Amino acid sequence: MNSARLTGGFFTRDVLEVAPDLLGKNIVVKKKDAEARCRITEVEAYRGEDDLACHASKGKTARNYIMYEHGGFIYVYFIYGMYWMLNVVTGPAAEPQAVLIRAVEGFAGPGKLTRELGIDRSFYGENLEKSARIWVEEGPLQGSVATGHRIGIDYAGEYWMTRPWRYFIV
DNA sequence: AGCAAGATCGGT
DNA sequence: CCGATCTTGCTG
Repeated sequence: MNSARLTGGFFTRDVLEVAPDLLGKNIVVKKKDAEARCRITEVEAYRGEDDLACHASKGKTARNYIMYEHGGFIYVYFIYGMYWMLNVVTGPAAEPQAVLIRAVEGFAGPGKLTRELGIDRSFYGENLEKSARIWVEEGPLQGSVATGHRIGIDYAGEYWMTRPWRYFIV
C-alpha cells in the first residue's frame, strides 16, 4: 500500500548520511481522514554525546531516551514554552543521534511546521517503519544540497556551533 | 522546592 | 532586539 515508505535500514545509518538524504523525501502525517504530505527542505544533524549541541550531551534523560534507540523513531520535545520540535532518530542503538526537521515545502521553521502538521508530545516514540499516522516516503531531490552551521546553538561553543551540519535544498 | 535556560517566532 | 511561555534537569 505504501510501497514508497522508507524502512529501518534508511534510518540506522550515521546521522551525517541520513540528514542530507532526507532532503526531498516526504514526511506524511495522517490527520482525521486526510494525509498531509510535505517535502522536506531543511534539516540539521545532532550527533552523539560528544556533540555539545545534542540533547544527549549530558547522557540519557527522561526527555531524550528515545535517541538511544536505533534509527527510525520519532523524537519530539517542547521548547520555549510553546513549540514542538520534530526529530527523526538515526544510527544504531546506543548511539544517540537525531535529525531535526527545520523546514518542509510550504512551512519554513521547525516550530511552525509542527503546528501546521499537528505534531505534539503524543508522537514521541512513533516508529516510522510501522506507524499508522506518521511516516516518510521516497521522493526525488530537486535542486542541490547546501550546508551551513546549525541554528540557535551558540551555547555549544565555537567548535560545535560551526559544524556544517545543517542541510537545505537550493 | 526553586530556578535558569532553551535545536523559536513574531512584533518593535 | 525583546518578550512570550512552560518543560526539563540541575541544585540544594
